[in-house]
Amino acid sequence: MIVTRFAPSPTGFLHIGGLRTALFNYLWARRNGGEFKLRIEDTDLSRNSAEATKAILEAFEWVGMDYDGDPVYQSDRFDLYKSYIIKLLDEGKAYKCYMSKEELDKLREEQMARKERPRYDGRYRDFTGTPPEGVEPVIRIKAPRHGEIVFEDGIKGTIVIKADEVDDFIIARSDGTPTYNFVVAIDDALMGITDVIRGDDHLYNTPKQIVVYEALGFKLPRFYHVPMILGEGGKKLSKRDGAADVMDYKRMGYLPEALLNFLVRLGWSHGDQEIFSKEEMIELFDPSDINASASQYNLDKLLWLNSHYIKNSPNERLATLLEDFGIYLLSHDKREILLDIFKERCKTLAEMAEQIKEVLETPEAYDEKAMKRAMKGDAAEILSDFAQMLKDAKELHLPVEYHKLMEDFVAQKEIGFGKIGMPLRLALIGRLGGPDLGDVMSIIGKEETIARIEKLLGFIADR
RNA sequence: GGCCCCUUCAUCUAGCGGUCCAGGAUGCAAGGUUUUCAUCCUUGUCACAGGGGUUCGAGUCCCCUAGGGGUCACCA
Repeated sequence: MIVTRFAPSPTGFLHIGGLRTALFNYLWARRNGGEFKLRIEDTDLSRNSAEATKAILEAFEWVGMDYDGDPVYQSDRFDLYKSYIIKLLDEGKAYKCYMSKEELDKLREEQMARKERPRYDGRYRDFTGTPPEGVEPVIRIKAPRHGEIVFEDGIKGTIVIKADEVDDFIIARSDGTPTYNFVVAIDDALMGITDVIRGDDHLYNTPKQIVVYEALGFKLPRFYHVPMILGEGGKKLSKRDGAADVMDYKRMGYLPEALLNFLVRLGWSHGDQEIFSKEEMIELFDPSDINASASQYNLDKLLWLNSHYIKNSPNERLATLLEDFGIYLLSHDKREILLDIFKERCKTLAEMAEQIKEVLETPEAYDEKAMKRAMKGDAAEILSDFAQMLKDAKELHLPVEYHKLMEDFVAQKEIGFGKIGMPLRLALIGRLGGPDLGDVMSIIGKEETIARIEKLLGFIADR
């Protein structure tokens, strides 16, 4: 049985890189019919917030990643950690260190001045004398002093770290609270985690955690350290590169399946395949196929995937999602034609909402450049004649009927299509570009079409 | 700075010693479709970081250099 986990610390929103590691863990567990667990790493009482935890869970819900069981909160388990600290103390595998923070800082400074690697000098490791007055000790674990710590990483291969690179690190602060590397090892072991897939910024934590595993006699899991996601400039991912917060993607009009598809292909691939449904991801994902090198965030590709998923979404779903963007089409009589048109042309829901609004609402202003291009010569006159022709026409309903009318109009006037197309476009949506005019007129109807033409004509006359 | 990791088109990647004068996708460019824009279709553009080895043969293995990243807390 494969058991994986995602273990964020609740200090802010869920980061896009975090979502990718969570996804990898999720897929690997699901592929093997195993379990995917969530653990909230909130041992640093001063830095966590309940809102952050909420935000993380909300993001999980949005992308549709389900986890098994309730989230485990480390802050609920301090007694458990304490019992392990006592055990290690009793067995002589950990010890009290009475060095104050100030002394430690001083030692570090001196070492750096000598161009040495700053490290704890082990002065209390075998201390038997009387402890100094008034100092609350921290607890340190005895790390091996000689030899190497070796482990297999499923992505990077064999990792060898010399024992003297690993300090007797602190497992409990002077206030008694346990520290990260200690509790991670305990929780992973106790929660039965078999495969740890995490960011490679944790690579150096692994030997420390191995020290804990060994001191406590726990069995080691498999480790996979996945390279980070870099920003578009090849530097660390920042706000400039789109967004870091997963929920921002919802706000910007991305579909969760597009985001997941984008993320799964960052560092992982399956031959030439680009599009993966969640089922396919689950069927094909294997952490040992993850690349060893870092990859860059690429907005264009995300956009392309998003447009793909929008095109392939049923209209009803799009109508529902569009409500967050102020467009209410669920019971609109032109819903199907509107969505059929715009799902083909838009890359995000936000863009879709904006363009649908252009059709549904009478333009408030006209694009200046478009005005110059479209309204030169006798354009106003032509537009006016076209309005007249609309008025004289009998009932019009379908896009093709409107289209026929335009054809008759240009034939009768002996002008090119552009002569009426451009001004009409300007009148209807306030700019050049946009969908088929027959479609637009059919959606808004004859009366509104005439009204919009007259509005533009009036606007020109006033200038 | 020490230690560790990484290095194929602009970007995501395929490639697991010969089938690679390096394939796909995005982007970009041109053409086609369209009354316009977008979509869509077609074509094109662009890479094995550099230098040494090993081998009959190297993008693929080894070493060095360079560049990038990570890490060195009573943070997680």
